[in-house]
Amino acid sequence: MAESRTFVKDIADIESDFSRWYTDVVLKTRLADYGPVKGTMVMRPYGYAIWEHIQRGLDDRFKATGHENAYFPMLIPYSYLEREAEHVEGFAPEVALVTHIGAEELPEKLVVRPTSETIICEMYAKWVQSYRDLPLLINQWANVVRWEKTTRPFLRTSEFLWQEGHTLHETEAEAREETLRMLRVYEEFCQNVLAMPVLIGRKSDKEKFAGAQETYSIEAIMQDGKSLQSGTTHYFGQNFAKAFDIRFQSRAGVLEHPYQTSFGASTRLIGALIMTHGDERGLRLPPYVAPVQVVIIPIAAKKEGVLENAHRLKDRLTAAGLRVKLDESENSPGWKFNEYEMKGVPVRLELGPRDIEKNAAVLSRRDIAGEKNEVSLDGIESSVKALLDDINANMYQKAAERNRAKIVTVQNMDDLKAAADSSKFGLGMWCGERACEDKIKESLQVTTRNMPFDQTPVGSTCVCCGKKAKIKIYFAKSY
RNA sequence: CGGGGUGUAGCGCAGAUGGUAGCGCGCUUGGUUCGGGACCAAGAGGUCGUGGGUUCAAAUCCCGUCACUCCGACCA
Repeated sequence: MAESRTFVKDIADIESDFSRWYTDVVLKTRLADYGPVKGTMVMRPYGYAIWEHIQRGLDDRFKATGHENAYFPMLIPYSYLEREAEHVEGFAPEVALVTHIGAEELPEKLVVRPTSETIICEMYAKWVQSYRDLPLLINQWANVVRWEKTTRPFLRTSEFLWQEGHTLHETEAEAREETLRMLRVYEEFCQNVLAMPVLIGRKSDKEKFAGAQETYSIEAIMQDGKSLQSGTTHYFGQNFAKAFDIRFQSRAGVLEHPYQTSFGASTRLIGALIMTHGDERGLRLPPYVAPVQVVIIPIAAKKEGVLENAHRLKDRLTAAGLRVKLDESENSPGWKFNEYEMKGVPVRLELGPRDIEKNAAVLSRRDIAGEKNEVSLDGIESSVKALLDDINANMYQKAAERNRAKIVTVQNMDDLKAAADSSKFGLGMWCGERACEDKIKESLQVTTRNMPFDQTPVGSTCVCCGKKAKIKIYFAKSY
């Protein structure tokens, strides 16, 4: 391998320079590298493998809730974008346009999709005639392009991978139910698979998706106290259905516009789990999406029987359904320990002559630093599996504790400023006026994140204007 | 898009006042090692981001440009 090795000591200190730490971790653990065009990113095998596990986990859940996958073209006629006023206004500044084929100018410029509502609506208009065609529950896995001013690997790139679900429903109630159902799917997935607690709730009008009536989000709390919107679901009502003339004949025999939703989550989830779980030694990957769940390090590999036993161990664990790597390279054991800790592998097994004699291995878990325990090779498949579950639970627990400590109740601007200055989320009351949101953003660089479903008040007046307020909402800086 | 910073070997960096590129790590080969980043020996590797300009001479000075990065603005 021609590429250089990297060392934990090459990664910036997570406490004093979180931004640099993040970039270092992404590049040096080989999750991704920069592409040649501004804002683009190459997902390297280690990073892409995480994405594949995320895809599988989400896709299973989409199928289980009745959705089917399809694929729509990446190029969209510009006129489609213009049909929904808010939508074009929201996306026009950041869309990439195709204007020429070779030297020849196209009669109508094409949009490289920033999202697919428009083209999907256009097709849905052809496909839907009757209430019997509903609900229509389609998801696609795709790339989208949005020319953002500031980019960072996984968090915001010019092109990124995501899934977008687009559904049509007979009734408003059904569509609203779908919007919340998929939000809960995201929440459950983040908690159980990524070991990542999230705040779920509804977005303010200012923060909602261009063209949506309501937007909901899951917000993950990063270790630097910023919020990362990690998945959204939208209730569109009939906005797009009217704009694209999607109609169906109802049970009563009249033509109606269906109610629509969409939901999306992207490779940003990888950024979220890096910044949720990582530590001063590098990555800490949640076990269910870790490309390598168990790494086996042979000790004194040239001694009689060590490698043979290591292979046998690997085969046993692999046969039990675990993702296992046996590192037979010439590097010293100490080097390997550091390497796989940096790469976030959840479980390490050391196997040397002393262990083999005892029919055991030395086990170390990434989520608890410095701990080593002996584990018997008898039934090691089930003990490692149980351990992975425990690691996932522990990682979630730790993250949840940290999150709790990062949320403070705020009553007024002084409180909110104190929260912002100490990199915390403020949970407080808001009058609902855009003016207050704008003022808070301008003075503190803090935005509203979302309104939790539990609206038990934490005060009675708006943190900004002091007028009577009924909406409870999270305020935070965000990525 | 505004303001600051950076760009020299795979990585991290050094190369005052211009004189034709170096260090550490890594990499290759051979050998000894192996329970927390091993050691010895011999090697390979760079048109100094890029395009122009000034000069006898440019990594170094000037102009443009591209990328990365930080802080804002923008942004599911």
